[in-house]
Amino acid sequence: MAETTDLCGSRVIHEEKIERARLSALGSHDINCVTRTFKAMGDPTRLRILWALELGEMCVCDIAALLGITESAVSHQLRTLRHLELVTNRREGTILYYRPNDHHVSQLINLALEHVRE
Amino acid sequence: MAETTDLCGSRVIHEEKIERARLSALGSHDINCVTRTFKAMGDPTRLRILWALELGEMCVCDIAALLGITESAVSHQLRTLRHLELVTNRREGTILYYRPNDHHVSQLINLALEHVRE
DNA sequence: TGTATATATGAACATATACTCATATACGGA
DNA sequence: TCCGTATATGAGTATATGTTCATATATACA
Repeated sequence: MAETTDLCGSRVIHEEKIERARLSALGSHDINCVTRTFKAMGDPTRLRILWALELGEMCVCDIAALLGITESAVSHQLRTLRHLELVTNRREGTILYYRPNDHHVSQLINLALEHVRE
Repeated sequence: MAETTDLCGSRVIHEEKIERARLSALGSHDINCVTRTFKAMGDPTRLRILWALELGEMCVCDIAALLGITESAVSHQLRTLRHLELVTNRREGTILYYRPNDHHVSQLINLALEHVRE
């Protein structure tokens, strides 16, 4: 037990654990996509936006008023959320109404809330 | 409809939507905790570590060998995950075995995977 | 007590990112 | 077509963060 082997310059103690983990590891595409999703939700402004939109669609200037930040800042963050397909929008005249893109968003936030409140 | 009011220097179009969102908004403590959790999971290295640990506990040098990065980098990331109670550990001699702290971690990752794969 | 192993930590550096400001675009109405 | 409103975008800046390198701590063993 705890026999040390050298592999590719790194110390290796439990080769079978490493092999097992290597076999089930996520591909770089999955890693990148999931990482970007979590990173997007890991910012206070974007999290507040996502949480607010769960109650119903809102336009950019209302979100800005709610959060007390500029409409430009909101628009930048909405672009990030749009590109990750976390939100989508609907145009009515000059006004764009944003809403969550799917049910995963609220599920993710509620799970994280469970975690931090336990 | 779309009547513009000025409140605290911000344009406001739908006052009732803003009020509704304000009432259900998360407190700053929740926002900070959830934000830190998502941010922690929003890094490729930490995400790979969390995913690997779901298969069973691993020590620092095995994780380093698996990911092909230094043990120091792994240790720094494990500290972050430990402080957020996303992982916990167990000592056996000089070796520390890390494992996920609760079931939320895998649930969060699997939900995010569902989102990005749809 | 001294040495080796396994991990933790602090400082420094390079990169990423959230916001601001200025400007551009899209749509509606006169 | 011209103007006003609502939103988008690009560049710049200040801050945050992930890694590396050097060093410190903790445990086992002789």
